[in-house]
Amino acid sequence: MHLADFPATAAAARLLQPELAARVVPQDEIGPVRVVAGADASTLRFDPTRTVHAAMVALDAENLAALGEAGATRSGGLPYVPGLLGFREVPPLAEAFAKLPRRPDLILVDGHGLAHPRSLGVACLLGVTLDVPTIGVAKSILVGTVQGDLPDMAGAQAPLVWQGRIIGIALRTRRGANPVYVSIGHRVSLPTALAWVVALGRGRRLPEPTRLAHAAATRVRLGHDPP
DNA sequence: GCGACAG
DNA sequence: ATCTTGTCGC
Repeated sequence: MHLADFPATAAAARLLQPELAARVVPQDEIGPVRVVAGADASTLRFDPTRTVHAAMVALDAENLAALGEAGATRSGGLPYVPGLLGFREVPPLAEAFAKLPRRPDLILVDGHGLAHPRSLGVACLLGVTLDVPTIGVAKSILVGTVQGDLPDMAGAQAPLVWQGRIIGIALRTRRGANPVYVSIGHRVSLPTALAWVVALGRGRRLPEPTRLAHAAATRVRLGHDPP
């Protein structure tokens, strides 16, 4: 799947999902992780031009030291449609990825991976497109329900189930805060994905890579089209 | 037909 | 996703 072949309409995107979902590798095919990145996008509330500002930040996986960041802006893509987020955000994200000074060994994406109705969340699509290991970290549920209880204490976790399958893990990263939902993106198993999200936490709700990427994406937007 | 619906 | 001040709580 090359960027130039990305669908221009929601209908075309839907048709492509099964074939792209089949390319997702839901197991550990990942080497040593020295550089980890966070990926996110920022958009305007109402925007007929459908402009998406994306950002990726690279960090040292050991000490979380900043290694660099990059941003990209694209207009005229798809509007936001639940289930098709990847087709909207991956083009600018891939562009930002290409500008990074360091190549990430793993990317944490803001949004779901396999916890998606057709197993192709934005984390999966980005991973398959770049052929880089990815993990999905979402702030709310797209499909499925949390099975069992999720105690109000940091570290608590419970499976996210859909159609009788465990598609992700609800993880309370911080006491008193809503959980985040972790799922496989590409070339990473669920246990490994969960371990990384826990390891990259900083006592705040979102893991550091994703948190920084969110701030970076906002800066890209404000810098591109100053209010 | 009605409700749900990542960002 | 974004618009926004104060306010409650550790």
